Amino acid sequence: METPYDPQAVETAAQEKWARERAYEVTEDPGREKFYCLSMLPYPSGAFHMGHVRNYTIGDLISRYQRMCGKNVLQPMGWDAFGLPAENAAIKQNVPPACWTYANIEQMRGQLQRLGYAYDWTRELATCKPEYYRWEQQMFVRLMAKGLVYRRDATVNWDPVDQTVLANEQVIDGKGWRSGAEVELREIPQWFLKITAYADELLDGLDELDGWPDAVKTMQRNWIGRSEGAEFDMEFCDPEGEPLADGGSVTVFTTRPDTSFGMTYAVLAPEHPLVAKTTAPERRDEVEAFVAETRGRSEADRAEGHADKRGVFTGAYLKNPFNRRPVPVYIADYVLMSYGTGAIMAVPGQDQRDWDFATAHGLPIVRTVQPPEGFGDDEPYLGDGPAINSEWLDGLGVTAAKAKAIEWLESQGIGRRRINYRLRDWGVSRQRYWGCPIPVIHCPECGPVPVPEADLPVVLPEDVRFMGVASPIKADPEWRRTTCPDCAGPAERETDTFDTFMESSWYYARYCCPDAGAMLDERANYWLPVDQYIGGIEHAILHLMYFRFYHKLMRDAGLVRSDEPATRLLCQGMVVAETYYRDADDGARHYFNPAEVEVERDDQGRVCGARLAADGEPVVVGPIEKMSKSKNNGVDPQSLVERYGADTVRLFAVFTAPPEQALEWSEAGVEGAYRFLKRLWKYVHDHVAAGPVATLAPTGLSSAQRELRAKLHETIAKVSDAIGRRLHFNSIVAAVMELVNAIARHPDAGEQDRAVAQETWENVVLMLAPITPHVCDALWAALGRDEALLDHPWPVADEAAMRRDEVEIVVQVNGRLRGRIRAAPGSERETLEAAALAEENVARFVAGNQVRKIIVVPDKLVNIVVTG
RNA sequence: GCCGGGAUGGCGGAAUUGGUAGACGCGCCGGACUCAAAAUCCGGUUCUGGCAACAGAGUGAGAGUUCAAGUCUCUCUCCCGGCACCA
Repeated sequence: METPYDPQAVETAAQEKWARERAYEVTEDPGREKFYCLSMLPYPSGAFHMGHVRNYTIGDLISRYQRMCGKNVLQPMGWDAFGLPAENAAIKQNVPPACWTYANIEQMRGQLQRLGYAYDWTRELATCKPEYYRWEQQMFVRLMAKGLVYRRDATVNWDPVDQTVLANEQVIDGKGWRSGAEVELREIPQWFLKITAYADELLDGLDELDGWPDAVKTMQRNWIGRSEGAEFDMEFCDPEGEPLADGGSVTVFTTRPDTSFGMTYAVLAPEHPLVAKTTAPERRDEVEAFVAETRGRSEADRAEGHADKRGVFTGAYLKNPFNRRPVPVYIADYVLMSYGTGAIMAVPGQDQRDWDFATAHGLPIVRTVQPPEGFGDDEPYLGDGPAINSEWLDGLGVTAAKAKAIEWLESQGIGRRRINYRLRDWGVSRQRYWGCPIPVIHCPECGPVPVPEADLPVVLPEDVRFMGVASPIKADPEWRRTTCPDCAGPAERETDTFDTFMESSWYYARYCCPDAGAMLDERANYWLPVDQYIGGIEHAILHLMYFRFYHKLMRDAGLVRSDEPATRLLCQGMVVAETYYRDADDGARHYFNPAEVEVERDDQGRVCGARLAADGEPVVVGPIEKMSKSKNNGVDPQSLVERYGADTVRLFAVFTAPPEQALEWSEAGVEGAYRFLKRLWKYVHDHVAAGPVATLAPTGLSSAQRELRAKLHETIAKVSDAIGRRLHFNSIVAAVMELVNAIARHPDAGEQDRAVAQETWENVVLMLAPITPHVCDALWAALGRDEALLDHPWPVADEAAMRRDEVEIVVQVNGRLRGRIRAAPGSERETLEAAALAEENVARFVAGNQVRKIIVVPDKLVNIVVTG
């Protein structure tokens, strides 16, 4: 009587063994090829969810596979521990953010360990610990010294009732999340990292990242938004074009210098510093009113109704240097101070926005590129064509005209070639408490001064009480008070903290040397770059851009030698589930968890309704959506692990969908995975129970035995490719299931039958080991193998075993499948043609027709082309 | 609007280089076991016609290239994601 599959017992035993053997602790070994496999570190929210399971199972299976391939594999785990939710929880539950965070870490670590991930826990880090963030502070003061950090005013959300700055997530429909007060925009000084200094390198580096998804690279390219053009100066003048006594000039940026002769007006951003100076006295009231109104609106808000091009005339004029004519100067909110020079020349004939504005404000339109025949008069022409109305540019195409215009600007000394980026510098100041303190001291005499390296870290006090919403360190004069490192006079600490993206920008490097007495040491160069990074697509832009940027900062600080932090990136899809709800009479919608609902099907198996298990009454079947609290369609992995075991949950997460696609939750799917493991367990134990196994004699096998061996080795080839190259993990499982189905139908009685079965079961276990490591560990031992499964070499397909006595060849007539024949592999073309024509059904379709041509694909297919 | 990715049975998906469409799983149908249910096992399951052999249709729509198209080309529809007044 065999033991039934008991996942809890199997998994406990395996995990205890791994812990005892310290099976996942690694050190640098220059003699071995390394593999650094990294999953994005979680925020310790306390809620371990299916998205985590999916992410970490993918990372774990890649790690385990690479280890079986003989690599020295590093797979670490840690906690992105700073952040706003801890503060929100602190305010609600009156517990310090640090306590809440550490308690969550404890809980989530236990849940991760229960899933059996092969992490080297000795390298675990939490980003909220001073021994971690002190290096980030050191890097910041060094960047200050290098001129890569600066301070300027930036807009924040201000809650006038709570008297505090709110994060974007705390603003709901323009109102403060707690006070409900209308949020105001305020300008306060904040710190910036000059990511724009690396814009070109960040852009060009994408071309080398062959292992990154195109979607991510495209998003980053668009985000960097490099555009080439020119900037040039224009003099203020009077309405006749005569110079002004104290005129001055303004610089504009354009990507179309070739169209400059078509400039019919110019526009300054409302915040442009020259607006006040150059506005004509009689226009002042109107201009000031417009500026004031614009100031109260965010950039997003301004973009909202961009169809109506709002703006006013300033009464000033600028002289177009190309044709020496004056053009009126407007201010309009479609021109942004934060891009280019905050001033543009407007060429409505060749630009949609300028066209819209000119049309709305009755300004003239001059075309400078000849549109093709039939092009309407009611829109700007953006395409290529010969220049017109442009004096010495006439007749040139766009590219040539651009080059000539820039050459001319340079020869006149009034303009130059210029590249602009949409990418903005990275604002790293947050007016929150639970973050890394920005290591700066504000001295009334010396201004902002970096904290000397010897005084680092600036430690964030963890034992705090929240009085209202404001940051406890902002509220505490004692913490702020200090002396100026330069003049020794009284001074105050910066009370802003870093954006939490700062911590997640370098954690991957710290894992390599978690105890280093510097930010990093030489061990980082052994492990880096990361060979496989796995995480959600939602990080495609921000995190993955900052992470690349920071790596370059560390490289330029001499800490790492590579140019990019990660060579391969896999973005896994969301975990989604069906939603179920009822609408109450008052319109409120109440969602029910999938676990509380019973789905009804018609006799075809189609879902036709659902009822709440508790009351038997129907509920509405809603759309399939990302698992979330608000839709109550989340499933707790912990309860699944308790019911089915970690291997089942891991198998489900890998099998149900390819990694980059959405994974649809299904209880039945989990049961299917569980059923498979139970069958596997039973098959292997039945095989073992049948007694000793003879040595395999590959040359003396029956054709059925050879057939099964061929299937096995084909599966090994397929699975190796799917796991190592294509990352199609769901196909691995399908292929192994197919093999298991084949061997289950195979007799397990004769000596060589049992030898083939033994070989097959051992390889099934090896191939599934990365995905379901616990059950495989037990089955490996049951099969009589006493060496460690973890380090057993990944199986290699045996070419000789794959050779079959006979192959099935498909016969088509005019491309339509009409029959099948069997032949020895490598059969001659003539043999196959004859056999194909002799096949009964094929002959029916060929009869009475003339054979024109016969296509033969060796060992696969014969296509007979006939006419008649 | 621009950029990127998709669309295959009742459902999730497979088909790697243009060569048997629907592997594998779920669901459903039928059967075995059972007093019964659950679990388990066996068989069937793209649609249409046919007892069957088999035939016809079929990978969002339409055209094209090819002996052969889910796969390549063009046009279109819809869906998902990102960006969105960036001069």
